[in-house]
Amino acid sequence: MKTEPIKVNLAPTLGDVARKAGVSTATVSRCLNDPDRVVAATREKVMSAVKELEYTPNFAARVMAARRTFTIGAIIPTMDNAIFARGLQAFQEALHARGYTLLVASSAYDPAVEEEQIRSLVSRGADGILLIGHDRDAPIYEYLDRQKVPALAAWSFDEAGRIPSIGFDNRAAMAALTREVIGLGHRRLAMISGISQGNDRARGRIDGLKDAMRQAGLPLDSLQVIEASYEIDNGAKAFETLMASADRPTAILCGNDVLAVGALMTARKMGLRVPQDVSITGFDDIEIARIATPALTTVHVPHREMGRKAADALADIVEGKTPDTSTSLNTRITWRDSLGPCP
Amino acid sequence: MKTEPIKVNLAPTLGDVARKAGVSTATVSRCLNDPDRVVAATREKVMSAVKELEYTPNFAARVMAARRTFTIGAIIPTMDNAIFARGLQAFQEALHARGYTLLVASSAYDPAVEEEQIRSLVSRGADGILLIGHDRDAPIYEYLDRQKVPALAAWSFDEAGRIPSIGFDNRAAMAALTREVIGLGHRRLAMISGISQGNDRARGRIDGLKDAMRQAGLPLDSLQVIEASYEIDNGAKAFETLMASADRPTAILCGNDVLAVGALMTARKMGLRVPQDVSITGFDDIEIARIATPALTTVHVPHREMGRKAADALADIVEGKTPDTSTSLNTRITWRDSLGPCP
DNA sequence: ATCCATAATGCAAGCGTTTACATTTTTAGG
DNA sequence: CCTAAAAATGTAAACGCTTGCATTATGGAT
Repeated sequence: MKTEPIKVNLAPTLGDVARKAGVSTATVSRCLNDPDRVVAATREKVMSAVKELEYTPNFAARVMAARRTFTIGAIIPTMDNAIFARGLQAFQEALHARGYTLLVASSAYDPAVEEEQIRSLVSRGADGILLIGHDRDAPIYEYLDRQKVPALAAWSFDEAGRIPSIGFDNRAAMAALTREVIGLGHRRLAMISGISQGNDRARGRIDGLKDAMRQAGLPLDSLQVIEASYEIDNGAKAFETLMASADRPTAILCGNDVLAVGALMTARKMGLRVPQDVSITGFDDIEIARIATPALTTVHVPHREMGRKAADALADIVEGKTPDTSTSLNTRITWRDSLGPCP
Repeated sequence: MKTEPIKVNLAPTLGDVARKAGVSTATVSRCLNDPDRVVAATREKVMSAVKELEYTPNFAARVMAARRTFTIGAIIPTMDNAIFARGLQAFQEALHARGYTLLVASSAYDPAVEEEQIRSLVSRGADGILLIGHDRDAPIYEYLDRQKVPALAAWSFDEAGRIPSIGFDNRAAMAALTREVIGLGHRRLAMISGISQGNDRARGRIDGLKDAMRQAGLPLDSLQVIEASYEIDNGAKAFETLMASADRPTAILCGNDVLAVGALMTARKMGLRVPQDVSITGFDDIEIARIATPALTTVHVPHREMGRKAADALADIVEGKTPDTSTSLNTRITWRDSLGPCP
């Protein structure tokens, strides 16, 4: 007589459920994954066994057998910036609605870390990966290709990119804002940009500014662009530097709202009135833009919509539903109080 | 003669590496997981095979065999609130340093969703789970117990809780702030609180306010507490309501900074000077507190530190290193400009 | 040289699912 | 009722890795 080994204290398995319900493991599996394939009476027996044992399927085992994880990975620079937090929140909600789970990692704007995270996500069997922007070394894309893991770039739109993208045209958006600034009579512009190295979005915004200036016939050689990582205090410092220069700019365009708020706060501290003495603009239109005093004129980016659409697009790609096409979202200028006519 | 089945286009496996390096799969596995157990010459052969094939271990298979995932799950109400985003960022960094990956889910403050997420994380084999606060039904804790998945509660400190926690005493912190407010001569207080239902932190803050009032001999019956979910506009609306009441409060304590900022903005819109006409305080000390005008007097909570410590504590528990003990962090009042003497 | 302790490696049994394929049961047409 | 087709269920082979145990190689000590 064979004796069953005594199991103690271990999570119940498919086999346990099967035994309790008096069916085979295959039937239990089908009950869980494709209930229609099993007759109602059996299904009920099985389901009550599941309930009774409080059975939870073992995810790893399921992945191994089914070779699908229903997991999507996302690697963002940092959750600290509201734009990513917000977009990601929408991304995860939309993903959840489609039955996927989100695996998040952050790279701290470091390409090496990002690469490591990508490998980790692949090894965890992510069905697809969301990346921010297009700026990364070719071998990474080749790796993704070989591993057959589809990726989508967000927060940036580039039809010529290695992977499909969903986002907006940073360059055009900044150019549009700059044209407004110039239209208000400003001639001496300056920019406080994010670090452009390895960041196509930051670069696009700088280029957009230059495009508009060129188009308006303004000289670029005296244009000051200070690059600083996205922190309020860096925006503050950059603003001071700019204001200390020989011929002060009358309008300062910032690479994002965080930098702009830093500039705004310093302006007040220096006794400069915004926009009477200097105009300051932001980019992103996150909450702090309307909180700041004066409220920030900025470029509105539909973060939530982007997150949502990114989720659908990536899920579609994973499920083989769409040709990998890029989509571009519209931005618009949110007019508030920090931009005024040239003094 | 046996012919090997032809593999095409599939990710390389341990076996492939083993064959290429001319060793057994066991050796390859050891090379990867415990390099010291294999002699240098062999290790090099193996490693170069790994490199050449661009081998990435299959995570699911590893989990199945090793019965450890090195994954920690976290379920937060929302990433939209900076306090969670920030704490989580620190949490994930610290986790990464210890070799764990973070799996995030958000519950949108909905207990049912949270429960579902917990089950999902367990099924994915999370080695441990980070939860926010203590407020949830007993069966969930029992489930976690049975599944032997350790959990840690953050953002809230309660030694009597079902699971160990790391956080701060919301009640005491709010009481301390309230005492300061009362010390400035305010007698008619009001509170704009988060939704207290299912949220021990929000409740703690309300209780703290009451504690301090009672202690100062102020009557509680006329105290107005408006509950609203954590959004700027809700803070704004609640403020209006409060100001429309018969005897206006002179100080409004808010359940968090977001609500407070909403109040602040409305105050300005209504032509009320803060703090000359009304005082307003926040809680959390997130970035918007210093951005707002006037800058917000608020309770500073060490979010990053909490995230970091939570990671270490949870990893320790998972690795069986510590008795599951709760730890309490200190908060302090950050004095800025929105709180002044009673008019 | 020989022997033995020890280090290095190999063998093979799982881990808990899914899913072709085989088998049994049900259903419906005659 | 019988029979064939269809539906339901069962059987067992993967999936790719780790790890206890067995086997082989290494290097002193004698």
